[in-house]
Amino acid sequence: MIYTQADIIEISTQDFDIRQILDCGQIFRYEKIDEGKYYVYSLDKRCLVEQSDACVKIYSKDREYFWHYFDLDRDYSKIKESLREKPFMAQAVEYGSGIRILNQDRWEMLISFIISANNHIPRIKGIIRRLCDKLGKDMGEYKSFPTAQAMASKDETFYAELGAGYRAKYLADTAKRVADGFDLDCVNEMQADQANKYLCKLLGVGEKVADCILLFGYHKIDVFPVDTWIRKVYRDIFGESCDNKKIIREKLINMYSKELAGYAQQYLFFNKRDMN
DNA sequence: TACCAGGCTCCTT
DNA sequence: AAGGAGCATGGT
Repeated sequence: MIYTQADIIEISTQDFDIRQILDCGQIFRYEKIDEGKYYVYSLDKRCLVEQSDACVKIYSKDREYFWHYFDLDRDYSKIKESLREKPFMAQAVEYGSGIRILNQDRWEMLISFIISANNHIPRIKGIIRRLCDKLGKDMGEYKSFPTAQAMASKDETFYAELGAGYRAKYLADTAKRVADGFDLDCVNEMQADQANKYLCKLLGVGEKVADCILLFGYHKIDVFPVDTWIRKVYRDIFGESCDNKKIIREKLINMYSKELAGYAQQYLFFNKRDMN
């Protein structure tokens, strides 16, 4: 691929660390080429990210798309400044100072996080890779993420053979629902709690998966996905574990404010999981 | 080898 | 409304 100057986004490494961004569990479709060098895939698009000590270069034929994708209009210094003052955040923000919350495709997030349920990240990546290989559109050097129509054309058996386990049924059912007109755009206009309930109408989507879709696919930042890692964080903060997901979620949103909850969650999640 | 993973559905109380 | 069993698979 030949890139002209107009295809390149060049920014400083202040508030941007591609390793942290890709490794904080919000995206499953990327490929490490070399140290600081990655292909990043979104829907049917791809970019090449090259990060050195001083600067980051993002090469793509869809420059505007990836500008928004990497959330480059947002000032993360300001977010980190506000969060640093809150309990247990100083170290987490320092550790993941290059994290950004990506603006990803809703459909891709929906399917990806159905697959994520009770699953390891390396295995999630494998299932999604095979899904794209088999059903994605051929883009020349890579395959796109499959459309809802493509996924709706396959049944549960197909997804079981991909290795999706008991999520196979959820994938087949949800793909059919979306291909059949279940609206993913109207979520934009909803408040987070209403949006969460709406997405939970889909088979395979529970409260946690819905929160992830809202955070990574709609950039709704007043949510707080609670998974096993956040449960460990909760124990660190409060000195005892809590088996009630709703209470954990509510207490942590209150602690970090509705304006910053989603960001706080990412710093805490990355810190806990990456250090493990 | 066991344990565990960015949990959910479904069935009982 | 709330709690718990069962669940497919493979990474570590």
